[in-house]
Amino acid sequence: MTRELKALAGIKLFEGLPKAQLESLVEITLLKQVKVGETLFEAGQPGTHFYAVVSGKVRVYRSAPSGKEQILNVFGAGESFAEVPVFEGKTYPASAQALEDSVLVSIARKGFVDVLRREPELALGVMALLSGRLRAFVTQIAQLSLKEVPERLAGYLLLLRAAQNTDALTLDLPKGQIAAYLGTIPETLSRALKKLTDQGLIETSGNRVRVIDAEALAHLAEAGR
Amino acid sequence: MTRELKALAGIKLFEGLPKAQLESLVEITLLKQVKVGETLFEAGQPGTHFYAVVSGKVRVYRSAPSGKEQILNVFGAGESFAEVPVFEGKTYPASAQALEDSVLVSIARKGFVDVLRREPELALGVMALLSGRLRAFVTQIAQLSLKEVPERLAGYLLLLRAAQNTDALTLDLPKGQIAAYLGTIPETLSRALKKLTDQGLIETSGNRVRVIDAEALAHLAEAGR
DNA sequence: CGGCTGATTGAATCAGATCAACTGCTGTGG
DNA sequence: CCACAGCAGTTGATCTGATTCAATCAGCCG
Repeated sequence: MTRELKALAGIKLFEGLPKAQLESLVEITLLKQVKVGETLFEAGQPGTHFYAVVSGKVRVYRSAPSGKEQILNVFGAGESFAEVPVFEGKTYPASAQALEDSVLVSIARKGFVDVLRREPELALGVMALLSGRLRAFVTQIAQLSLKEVPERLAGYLLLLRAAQNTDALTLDLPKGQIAAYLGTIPETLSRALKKLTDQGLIETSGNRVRVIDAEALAHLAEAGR
Repeated sequence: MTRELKALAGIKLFEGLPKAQLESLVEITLLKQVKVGETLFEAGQPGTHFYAVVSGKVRVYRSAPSGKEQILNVFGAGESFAEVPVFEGKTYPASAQALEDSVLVSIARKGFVDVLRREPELALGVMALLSGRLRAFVTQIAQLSLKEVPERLAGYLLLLRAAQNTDALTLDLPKGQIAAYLGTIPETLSRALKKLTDQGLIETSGNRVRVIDAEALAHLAEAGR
């Protein structure tokens, strides 16, 4: 089994794909190693490939000329991203950068569409993936325009809690990156954490956060005021 | 030709679909009349159908308990929406309401997936549609978190200008709705319009806006500060 | 032991939301 | 036909959450 094949087999999107199809994907696949901080592509560049993470972590973001950045997604092992230009043949709508040393596969737009035509189940998987991402964006848009920072933070912590299935959370990103994801800056995030701590909803130390009052957090996260 | 078939034939997504498939869609299609202000579905409800606009106009939005609303999309004749739950079998991520008296078709989730399995080209069309919507959301998220209201407004006006292909724009929505789309409130939109007017970039009267300095508008819209 | 990066804290400023009053338009009913 | 209710939009005054700027601190690596 080639390294490429093994890498493709680990991608969630390709679960259950017949081996023959996986092998035809190998032909249009490239393994790629990147170091922390390395940029994969930038918003506006023509999008010829999409990517999947074999190991490591990648963030997808948009930046303003001022330097401020808004994180749209963070992808870890098994997840794919930058599918959008595959179906439109246009540019990447956002930029991508490695948050850790990572191994990625890049898959060429053109060949992938052919596989999709032959594999309706894969196509349905792609549609489900895109739909899930739309759902997440809807939530993110609503949070950005309807809620204040402590409320967004509460929502984020609850998400983490669900993912890690414990009240003793480990922040999966540096705080500056979490701030960028929440649409704010590190100073404001710091103050929001303090505020939640003062209210007795959480306790923090370093990149550890303990959820004390999940009930109240949920109430905050729901509240539009 | 039944009324349903005629309605389906007018939907962009179904362009080029073989007549046989269109007819199989008719079986799972319902024509629906709604009046201004009528709600089609609300965020959180189980999503069993998706919709397309035959005539009229529909807005998709999220609301905060405070009453403030963020518009995500406005759909007109030929456009379909609420596809997300089709592929996830979950709830609607947002609410939908008629902005005008409208005629819609609703198509059942289940049967539609079967047609997708048989029609790879339709499936590719759906993927392209979802991708386009993701791209738009990425832009919207970036605007909300990275730009101030006059900058977002400039971007919106340029979009209108491109769509209407003239400098003498007609606002397609009441100003209050435009405010909700831009993630703000009518008072702030009013002041933003005044600001652009004072700077000599536009002239306004009622729901008419004349673009005076498109160059400067574009520069503003790009600027993150 | 420096020196860097990430994080925190404080003070000043600002954009936008809120609250309230007012205008103008439209459509309805006396 | 006019009066008035009602809604959309505007304008002004105030308030507040967030950003900005600046200084300090903690941890980590060389």
